[in-house]
Amino acid sequence: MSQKDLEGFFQGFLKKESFFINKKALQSSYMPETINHREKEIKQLANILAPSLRNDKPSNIFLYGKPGAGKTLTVKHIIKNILSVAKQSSVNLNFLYLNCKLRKISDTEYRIIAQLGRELGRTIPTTGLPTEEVYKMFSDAIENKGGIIIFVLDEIDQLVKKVGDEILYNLTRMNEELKKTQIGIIGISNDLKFADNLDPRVRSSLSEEKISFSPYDAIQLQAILKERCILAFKEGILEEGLIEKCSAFAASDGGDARRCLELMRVAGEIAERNNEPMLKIKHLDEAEEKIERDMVFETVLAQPKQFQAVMYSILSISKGNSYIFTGDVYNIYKTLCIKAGLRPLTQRRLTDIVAELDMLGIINTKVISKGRYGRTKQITVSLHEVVIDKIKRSLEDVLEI
DNA sequence: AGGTATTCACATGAAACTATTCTCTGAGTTAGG
DNA sequence: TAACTCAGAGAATAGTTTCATGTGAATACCTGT
Repeated sequence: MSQKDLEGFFQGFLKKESFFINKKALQSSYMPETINHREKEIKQLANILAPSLRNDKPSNIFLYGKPGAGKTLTVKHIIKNILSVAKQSSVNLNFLYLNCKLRKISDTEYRIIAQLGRELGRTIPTTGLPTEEVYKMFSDAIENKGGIIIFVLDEIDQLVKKVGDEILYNLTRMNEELKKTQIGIIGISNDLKFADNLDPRVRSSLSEEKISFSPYDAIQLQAILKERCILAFKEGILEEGLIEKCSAFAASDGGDARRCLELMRVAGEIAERNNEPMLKIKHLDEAEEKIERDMVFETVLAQPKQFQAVMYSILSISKGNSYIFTGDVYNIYKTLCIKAGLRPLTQRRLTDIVAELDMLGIINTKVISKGRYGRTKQITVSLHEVVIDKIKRSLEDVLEI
């Protein structure tokens, strides 16, 4: 492209009318003014939290429901409102929101406590101190703050999975030692069965109150989507039936509103880039594929080399036949390591890596028994042939083979 | 034929080990009075 | 003498290895008919 062409391109881009008025309305961080279809939950939550305005410690709350059911949004909405009231009547009420899914922060008990402490305005070194010391600093910080502090632990199941429930026990017990401050906990979890395998003491004190969020049904999704689309898109751009299709699709996939909105946004971006006059249903299909592809690409390339080597091994034998077993993968992997100059890991470690790849949603695994011929993990890769090839090629680059 | 025992090829768990990162401490060093 | 520096001690984590134990069902092996 010559310089003139490029300039022309940008000129054209500027002149071209965008599909979007406000793309933010379709992003998951968007906070609408009012939240629909969650009235019951909002009311419940508000009822439980209200006493905190009179300086009484509210019950600990446990929220659970599938992803994209509006849990986080609802909580944030309520926090916003209750805080503004608290401010007006100068009540000392504080919320601390922590998303436990973000690595780096939540891999260990130490880090979480340190992070919470930092949010309270303490400087706590990332390592070097005994955990007990950090606890001390933390409770000190709390005591200094006074009033009521409520910790919102989003994706709390991830936290427990990684560091165990001891930290929750300590948090719930902390009130006994605090004089000026009371703390409450709001736990948010995607995993419905999560509470079952908690320490009974923690379970009972954490879930003094429970609120469950049922997934949105197709009609609710449709309403939400429509509402956001009006904000996000220009008028008359959406093809007839598009919103219905999108929401029906998301509803059949677990009622995840976040994904539903993302699908719409990406479809819009695709259509816009292709200079299409309208946003059509076929763009939804493209968007779905793109979202998946991007997700896989991103996660795979963000993994350490050993993971990538394992991934490459799996991909290279996944062609055509659908069943791959751990033993096969390990053999391929070993020769691959020699070629790529990596130190081969043990098979034990490989099974863990495979399990982690499964967790990331890049591959699917299932433990099966082949009777006399042993027990193994059946690995399937449910990706498009084209996508597999692309990933393989970029992995070859990264691994230098 | 029907029932039981074996056996395979890993899965799954626990513990221990290694390398690395980070802060803190205190001895040694330096500069100024 | 106070301030500064810097190596080494401690604490903690990530990523593994080692050792030990578990497991589902296709087969091999009996048993009695």
